[in-house]
Parts: sequence; C-alpha cells; structure tokens
Amino acid sequence: MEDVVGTKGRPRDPETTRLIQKVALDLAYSGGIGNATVERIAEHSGVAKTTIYRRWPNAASIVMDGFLDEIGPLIVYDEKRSIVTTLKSNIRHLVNALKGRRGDLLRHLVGAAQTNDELREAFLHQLIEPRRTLAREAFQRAIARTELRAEADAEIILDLIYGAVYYRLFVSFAPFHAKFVDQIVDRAFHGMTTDP
Amino acid sequence: MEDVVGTKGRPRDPETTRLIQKVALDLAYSGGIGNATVERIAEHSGVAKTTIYRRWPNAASIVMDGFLDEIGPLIVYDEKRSIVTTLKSNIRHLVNALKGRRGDLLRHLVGAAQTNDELREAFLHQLIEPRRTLAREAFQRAIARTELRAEADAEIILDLIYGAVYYRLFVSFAPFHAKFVDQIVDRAFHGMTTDP
Amino acid sequence: MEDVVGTKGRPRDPETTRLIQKVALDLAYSGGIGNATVERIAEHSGVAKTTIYRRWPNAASIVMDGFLDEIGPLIVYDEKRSIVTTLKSNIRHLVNALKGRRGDLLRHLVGAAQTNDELREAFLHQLIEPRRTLAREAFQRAIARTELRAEADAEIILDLIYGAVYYRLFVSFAPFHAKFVDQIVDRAFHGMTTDP
Amino acid sequence: MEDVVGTKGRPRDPETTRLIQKVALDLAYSGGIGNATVERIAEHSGVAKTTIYRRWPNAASIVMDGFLDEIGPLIVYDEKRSIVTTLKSNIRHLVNALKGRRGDLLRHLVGAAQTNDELREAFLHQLIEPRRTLAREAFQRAIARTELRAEADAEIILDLIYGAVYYRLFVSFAPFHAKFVDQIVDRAFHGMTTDP
DNA sequence: TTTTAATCGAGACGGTACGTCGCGTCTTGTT
DNA sequence: AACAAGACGCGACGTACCGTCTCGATTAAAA
Repeated sequence: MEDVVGTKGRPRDPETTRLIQKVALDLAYSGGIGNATVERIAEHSGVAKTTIYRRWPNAASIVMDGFLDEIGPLIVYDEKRSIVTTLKSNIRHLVNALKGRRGDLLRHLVGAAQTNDELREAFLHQLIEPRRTLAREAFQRAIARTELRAEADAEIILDLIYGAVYYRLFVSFAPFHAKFVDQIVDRAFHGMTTDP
Repeated sequence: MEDVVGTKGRPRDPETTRLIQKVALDLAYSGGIGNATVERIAEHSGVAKTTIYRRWPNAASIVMDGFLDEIGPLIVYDEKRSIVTTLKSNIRHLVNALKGRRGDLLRHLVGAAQTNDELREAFLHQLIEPRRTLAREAFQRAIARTELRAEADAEIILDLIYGAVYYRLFVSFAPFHAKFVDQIVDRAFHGMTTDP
Repeated sequence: MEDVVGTKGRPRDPETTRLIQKVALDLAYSGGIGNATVERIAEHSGVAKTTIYRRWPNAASIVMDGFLDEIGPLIVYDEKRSIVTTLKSNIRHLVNALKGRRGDLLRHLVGAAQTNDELREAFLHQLIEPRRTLAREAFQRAIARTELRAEADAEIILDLIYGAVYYRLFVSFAPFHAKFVDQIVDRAFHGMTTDP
Repeated sequence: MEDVVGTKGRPRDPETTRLIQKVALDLAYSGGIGNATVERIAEHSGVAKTTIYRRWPNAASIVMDGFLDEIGPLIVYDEKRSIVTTLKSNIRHLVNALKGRRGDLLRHLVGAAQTNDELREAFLHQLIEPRRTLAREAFQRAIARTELRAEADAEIILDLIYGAVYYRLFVSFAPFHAKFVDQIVDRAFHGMTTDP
C-alpha cells in the first residue's frame, strides 16, 4: 500500500512516508480515529495532501498501516511445549497488546473496517489471518504428535477463543480480567487433549 | 432516545417518529449506513431536520433504533428442555436474523458504535445485555436442576458462544455454515452437562 | 400596531405588551438589532412566541415601537421667536437624542426599514413626518409675518437641514461637532430672512 | 475584499470571481438584497459555497462589490467652468444613477451597512469619500481663483447637498423631481459665489 | 352558573440559510 | 516525477430563527 512506483522522475521520499504515518497515528491516539483526517495530517506534518493521496487512499488506511506496524511485534508468536500453552501465551500477548489506548484504536479501526473494504482487507490479511494460519499449523502438528485428539476442529476452537477476546473488545465492551485467557482456552480445548 | 418528553406544549407526533425511523432504515438498507444521512432522511421523509434532531442526536442513532425494533422480535427467546437446546435454538435465531442485509447493517452499526458512546449504549443495553441476562438465568436454573455441573461458568461459556458468532460477523467476515451453531455450542459446553 | 381587539374572551394583558417592548429594547441596545430576535425576546421575557406575534408582525417592529416611545419626548418641539431659532433648537434636540447608543439603534432601525415596508411606514409616519409638518407650518407662519421672504422653499430648506443630520448618521458616519447645528441651519436659510 | 492572495498554490480563478459577483448582483436586483443569499448564489452560479466564502465574508459584501463596480463609472466627475456647475453636474449624475432599481439596491446596501462594519467601510471608502475628496479639492481651487468667498465651508455645504440627496433616498423615501438638484445646490451655495 | 371565546405558556413543526469541515481532485510553481 | 500550497466542487453537518401550529390551562364577558 505504499512506495511502489516507476523508476523515472523524482523518487518518493521514504522519510515523508514515515512522517505521515507517525503523525496520523499520533492524531488517532490523541483524539480517536476521527481526529486523523487527511486535512489535519497534512497540516500537522507539513506535507501536502497530494503527497498523502499518492500513498494511501484515505486517512483510516494510514492509521491502519501505522497501527499494524506497531502492534505486529507485540503479539509474539512463540511455540511452547503444548498447543494449549502456546495458545495461552499467544492470546495473552494479544490481550496485553490491546489494553488501554491500543485497544480503543483497534476498536475504531475495526469499526471503520465494517464500512470500508480496503481497511477490512488490510486488517484481515495483515493481522488476523497470519496469526490464525500459524495457530492452524500448530494444531496439525499437535494432532500429528497425538497431543490433540484427531477430531479436534481447529476452526471451531479458534473461532471460540479469538471470538471471546474480540467479543469483549467490540461487543460487550468488558475488560479482560486476570484469569480470562486461561479460562477461555481451557474451556475451548476441554476434553480434546490427551494428557490428564 | 426518543418521544420521552414532558406534558407541556404541543406533543411530538408519534407518526412522524415512526416515519423518520422507517425512512432511515430503508436508506441504510439500500446503501449502507453512510447513505442514511440526516439530510437525506429529512428530504426523503418530508420532515424538517430540526424535527429529526429534536428526537435523535445523529443519523446512526435513528438507524440503530429502527434496527433494534426490527430485529428484536426475530431473536425469539424460547426455553427448551435443556440448556444446550435452548441456547442452540436461541443462537440459531440470532444467526438467521443476521444473514444477508441485516448482518451487513449490524456490522455497520456496531462499527459506528466503536466511535460513538450513545450507539454503544443502545446496542449493549437493548440488544446484547437483555439476551445475555436471559441466558444467564437459564444457566442458574440448569445448575439448580443438576442438568449442568455446578462449576459451569456462564460468563465464560457465553463469551465463547456469542464471541464465535460475532467474530465471524465482524472480524473474520466468514459466513455461517449449517453445522456452525451446533458445533460451537457443543464445544463450549463440553463436559459440563450431566447427561451422557 | 397593538392592543386593538374584540370584546369577548380573555383580554390581552397590557403589562405583557409593555414587558415585551422593554425586553426587546434592552436586547437591541445591548447587542444591536440582530440581538432582538422573537425567539430571544420570548425567552428573556418568559412570554410565548404566539403572544408576541399576536401583537407585532416581527421583532424589528417591536424595537421600533419601543424606540419611538422612548425618543418621542426627547425631541421637544418648542416654537421660539424666529423660525431659525426654532429650527436650531429643534435640531439640537434631535442631534442630542441621537448621540451614543440611541443613534446606533436608530441606524439599525433605519437600516432594517430599507428592506421592510412596515418599519419604513412606522419610522416615516411616527418620527419623520410629524416633525416635518410642524416645521412646515412654522415656515408658513414665518412667511405670513414677513420674517421669511416669500420665495423661501420649506421643502428644500428642510431637506438640506434634516438631510445633513441624517447624512452624518447613516452615510458618512461622522460625529456631530458643537457648531454643526448652527452652521447648517444658518447656511440653509442664508439670505431668506428679512432681518439685518 | 477579494483576489488579494499570495503567490503560492493554485491561483484563484478571476473568472469565477466575476461570475459570483454577477450572479449576486442579478439576484439582488431581481428580488432585493435578501434574495442574494450565499446559498442561492452558489446554486445559480454552479460555484461551491466554500469558493465564495474564500473571497467574501458574506453575501451582502459580494453585492456591494458588484454594485460599486457598476455604479462607479456612472457617476462621472467632470470639472466644469464654475464650482456650482461642477457640483450640479456631478449630483445630477448621482441622482440619475440612483433612479429606479439601482436606488433601491443602494438603499438595501446602506441598510445592511448600518449593522455590518465591513459593508460600511466599503461603502464609505469606495463610494462616498473619493467623490467628496474630489469636490473638496474643487472647492479649494474655486476659492483660490476667487470664484468662491474665502469663508465658504466645504464640509457644511457638501453635508447639506449630499445630505439632501441621501435623505430623500433613505429617510423620506421621496422621489427626485426635475428641479431638485438645481434648487439644493443653489440654496447651499447662496451668497458664497462672487459673480452676480 | 354555565357556556363561549380569546389569551397565554410551552413547545412541535416545516423551512431557509448559515458558516464550517472534510473529502478527493485540480492547478500552480519549485525541486 | 515528486512536492508544498492552495483552489475547487461537493456533501453533510448541527444551529439559529422564522412564522405557524397544536396542546392544555386561564380568564373574563355573555348566555
């Protein structure tokens, strides 16, 4: 969604790209996604609107890009001994990353994604699917090594687990308490692991 | 969020209230929530903008009210023999109600609710919480009659079930397949029922 | 423009009439004629809009009525020994009455009268013409007693004198200096009096 | 009050400026100054409201600018043999220019100027003062060449003459008859010229 | 004493216009 | 080409007043 252009003429300044993203993210953090308008980003960064539109189709996309860049490294995927432990660790990172202002911004972004296909694609393909794919593969390995019973349905279990997390964020607007992650993961896997 | 006013002066015309709501909903269904602007609702209904603003603070609230009025009766709560059957029936109604254009509109509304507290309250208190309360009470009765094991945690199980539904709607944008409801409910309750 | 109504039914409260006028005038003095809206007069007086519209056709008319009531007694017409002295005294009263905030309000009212026939009529028939008629009659008496030459044209002389006053007020926005009244009256009458 | 802007960025289209002015003037002539609203000017000209507000602060200012552009050339200043002849010719042009719809529009504009400082300044500095300055200078030359007596006070004489004209227009709402100009000028200058 | 008729307060209502914000596109001159 | 600057058409916002209307509650003279 960026600096891919022809070879002739003056090249786009990557510093400008970064600056736009930073300013957009700052504005969104400080006043909600509605505060990050192209108009304001231009003004606060000293960059012309045309320069912005050359890189992104709308303001929310800039914020989304900035947000994904920021949140990515925070949700470490790190495979543990068992699938349950792996998922618990993984979800815990997710839940921690979404505490406070970052969760609010994600809410705003997902909100905007409901009426904007570009945002939806970005959100889905850059945040949701990659992590789900990793988890799905871990499922297969767990079944292969008979840690999980063969009939364990990754899609259902992952829908339940991720669902519970995002449900609290977007739907019931409830905070995450300390035992939440353990409880949902345990419940979703109940009776599917071969160990006692 | 509406005709709740004092006894003095000329009373608000309830017919006008209904008309505004209907027009708003029609516009939202035909072109997304962005199509339901106060300007357009006024134009299409022959009602003055001031008359609209006297009842609702913004266009999305009108659509939300209309939507909640419409969807309410569709999600029948109807208690069956067992808690599992009750929930399956209940969730099936929900899932059916949210197929097609109604699901899209709910997505838009929940999207808007992420940046608008009034919408969020309406959505939460008029749609989410009443149903959750009914389910919570059914849980207690099921435990009382020893259909459910005493350690069954209603909050966790309901987060998982409702979460999975709304996750598909808002986050993974995946359709509901035929066995989905049975699968998620069974998985969430696994090992918690006393019958075989 | 007021309390003239049928005999049956509840009579209009003359106290209310006075209150409306007072509030309107106060608003106009404190924030210009644009501050005296029917809406605001109603709010500040605790009187209903219908009650106001039953008495006057618009806000400016209320202010005009209040203003004319107030300014009338200030512009004393008081016939002196000679026509020149009479006019000088008369104009001096006018000029004094129009100093400060009263002049500003008259400017606003005459401004509004340019686009509002009702105001124009009120202004003309209640303020301008009565005084002009008195002056015209004084002219005739002055000619009759050979104080003024027979060819003295009252219309021209009065247009010049009154014109100069209102010109400073509405057109050149210049203040009235001490000798102004004497100078314009003397100049307008030059060579028309029979003495010295 | 217009195209006075820096050199940077896309320049304002002067054609658009002229178009706006023309449409505003047409609207004002056909339905009074109240007919020339920014909304209507935008609609009738196909120009966006923002484009209009970028040039003028309100509708009346546009009409004023258009009016001054139009009336300027009509009030020819053309110095004759004597000061009296010069002024008569000058005032005759003014009176002729203000006959009919143009006089009505000026009335509306001056009316609006009573509550709007920007209009007042424009009217004063672009219409009133330049002509008054020319006349004042002609006075000085007439005194220098002993055509006028040295004690002739330009300010008083001009207040009387211009005053009489505008008084008929704004205050007494009386038409200009054929001999009016000669009469007021002769009367105002009476005894001040050195020739018989 | 009961009508009957108008007044009064409150506030709804359809309108018109306001001035502003943000959008995404465009046209300048400069780098 | 990219870039800063800013014009431009557009759509919508939420507000202010307008003058009219519909309520229920007074108030006074006529029946």
